Amino acid sequence: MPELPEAEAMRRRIAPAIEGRRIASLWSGQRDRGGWTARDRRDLAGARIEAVGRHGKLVFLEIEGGRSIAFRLGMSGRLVLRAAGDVHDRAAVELSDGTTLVFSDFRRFGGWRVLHGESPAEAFGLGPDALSPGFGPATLVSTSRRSVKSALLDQSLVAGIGNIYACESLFAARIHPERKLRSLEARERGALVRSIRRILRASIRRGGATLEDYRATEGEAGDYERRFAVFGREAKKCPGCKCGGAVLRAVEGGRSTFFCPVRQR
DNA sequence: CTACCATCCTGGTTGC
DNA sequence: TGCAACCAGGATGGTA
Repeated sequence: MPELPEAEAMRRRIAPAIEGRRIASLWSGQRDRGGWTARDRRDLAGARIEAVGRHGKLVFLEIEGGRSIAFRLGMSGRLVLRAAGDVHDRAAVELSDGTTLVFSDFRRFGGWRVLHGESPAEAFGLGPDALSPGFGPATLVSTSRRSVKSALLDQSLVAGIGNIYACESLFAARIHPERKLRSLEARERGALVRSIRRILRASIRRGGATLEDYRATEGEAGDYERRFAVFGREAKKCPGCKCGGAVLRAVEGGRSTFFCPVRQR
C-alpha cells in the first residue's frame, strides 16, 4: 500500500533524526532471526548514516563506505521513530544517541536488505524513479502487448507506482487501463507522464494517503485518499467531468482496477 | 511473450 | 453469538 508518496512522506519524517548519526546496534524480532547477519552487525556498528534516500517505494539508509540498508515496505511496512518491541516490529536500527528507527510490518510482505556497494535500485532491479528525470514519455515507448495498467505496476519499468496511483494517473490522463501499452500515441504517453508526476507530487504535498492496512497512526497521517477520483470508488459518480458515468471496478491479474469507461478510452 | 495462478500474511468482513 | 471461510494487496515464481 505504501507507494511512492507514502514512502517519501516516511522518508521526510524520519530523515532529520537519523542523518549524520551513527549506528549503535541492530535489532530484529523473534520471527526475523537471521534478518541481520553477523557480518552486518560487525560491519555496521559505529557506521555513520549519511542520508535517508528513496527510490520508487524503497526507503534506504545510506551508510558511509557505500553501504546501505534498504527497506521494501510491501503492503503494510512502516518506518517509525520509537522504541522497538511491538509484536509487528520486524527490525530496528538503534542509534548512538538513543534514537531507534523501527521497521514495523504486520502483513509481513515487506523486507529489508543490507547492501555493500550496490545501489538499491540495482539490487532490487528497479527502473527509474517515477519522479526522476530518468522517467519520461520515452520510458513508455514499447512493443509490449501488455496493458498500460500492468506496465505501470512493473517496478522494473518505472519505480514507485502501485495500484492506487496507477488508477488515478490513468484517470487523469483519460486513458483506459486495459489499453495495450504499444497502442498509446505519443501525446497520450506525454499526458500520462504528466499526470503521474502531477498526482504523485500532489499526494506528497498532502503527506501521502492513509488507508486501511497502511495507517500512519504512529506518525502524522497524510490525507490524500480524500482526493482519490476513482480508487476505491466503485459505482460512485465519475468525478471531474460531466460524463454522468459511474466508476467501474475490473479485476486484472487479481488486482482491482478502478476507472470511468466513458472518460477513459 | 503474456496471461493467469498460487504463495507469502494478517485482520477485517461476510456467511452460516 | 461463535466460528470458519473468504478477501485484499506487492512481489515473485511457476505453469499454460
